[in-house]
Amino acid sequence: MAGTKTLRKEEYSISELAAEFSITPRAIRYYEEVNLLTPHRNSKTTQRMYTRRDRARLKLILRGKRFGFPLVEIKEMIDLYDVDPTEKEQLRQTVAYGDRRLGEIDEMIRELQEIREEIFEFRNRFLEVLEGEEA
Amino acid sequence: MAGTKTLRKEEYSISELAAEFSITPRAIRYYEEVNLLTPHRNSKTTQRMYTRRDRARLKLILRGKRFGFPLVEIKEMIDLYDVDPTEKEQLRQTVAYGDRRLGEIDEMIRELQEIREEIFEFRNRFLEVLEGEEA
DNA sequence: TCGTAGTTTTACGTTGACGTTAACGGAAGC
DNA sequence: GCTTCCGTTAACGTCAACGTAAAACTACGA
Repeated sequence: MAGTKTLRKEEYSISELAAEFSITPRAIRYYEEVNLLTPHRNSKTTQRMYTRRDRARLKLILRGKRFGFPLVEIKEMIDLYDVDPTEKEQLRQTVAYGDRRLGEIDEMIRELQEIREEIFEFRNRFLEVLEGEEA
Repeated sequence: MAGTKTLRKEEYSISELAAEFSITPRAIRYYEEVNLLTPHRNSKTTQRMYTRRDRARLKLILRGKRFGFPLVEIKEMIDLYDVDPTEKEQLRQTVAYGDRRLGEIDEMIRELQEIREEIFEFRNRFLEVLEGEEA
C-alpha cells in the first residue's frame, strides 16, 4: 500500500463546495467579493475553480463565523498564513497581532467554561428536582 | 466591619448602564424592544429604571453577543433562569435544551483550543525566524 | 426661573451578510 | 436540435442589530 494517499479531489466547482459545507454558492461568491477567496477560472473565463487551498480557506472562514467574527476580522486572521517570512517588520507585527488574538481567545475559553459550568449546574438542579418527583 | 457589603447601587438609569458597559442607550432600548430586558418606570411613566437583576441580564446579553449568538438565542438561554420549577414538562424540556447547549459549547471550546494552538505555533515559528536574524 | 443635560417616542437610515430574481451562456443527455 | 442543468453577472431585496435625527418632556443646579 505504499504511496496510497487518501484520494482527494484537486479542484472543486462552486456547487460542490457549497454542498460539502452546507452553504449556498451565493455565499461563496460573496466571500470572493470581499477578497476572502480568489478562485481561478477554468476553460476560458467561465467557471470558478477552487483548489484544495481555497477549500482550506473556506473552512477557516466558516470556523471564524461560528464564533461570530465579522468577515473583515476573519480576513485579517486568515491572511496571517500568507505573511512574507523575509519581511522582519511584517513578522514582528504579525507576532504582536497573534499575541493579542491569543489573549482574546484565552479569555473566550475562560468565559465559555464559565457558561458551561452555569448551564451544567442549572441542568443538574432541575434534574434533581425531576428525580425527586420520580420516587 | 460586620454587615459591611460592598455598597452597590440599587437602580441605574439607562445612560449609567450604557456607560458602564460601553454601549449606547439605543442598544439597551433595543434589547427591551425584543423582550430581553423589562425595566420598570419611575415617577409616573417616564424614566426607565434598571434593577441589579436587569443589570445582570444585560451582562448575560453582552456575553452571548461576544460569542456571536443572535439575540433570540440569547433570550432562550437567559430565560432558563426563569423556568418554573414546579412544571415537570418544562423542567424536562429545559434539561434537554441544556444538554444540547452543553454539547455545542464543548464543541466550541474544543475548536477554540485548536485555533489557539494554530495561532500559537504560527507565532512561535515567526518568532524563531526573528530571533535567528538577531544573532 | 432659566438653561442645559438627560430621557422619551417615533421613525427613518445603515451595515453586514447574504437571498432572490432576471437574463444570459455553455455543456450534456436524449 | 431541444431541453435541462450547471454556471455567469448585475441588481435589487431582506433581516438583524442597532445608528441617527427630530420633537417633546422633565429634572436639576446656579
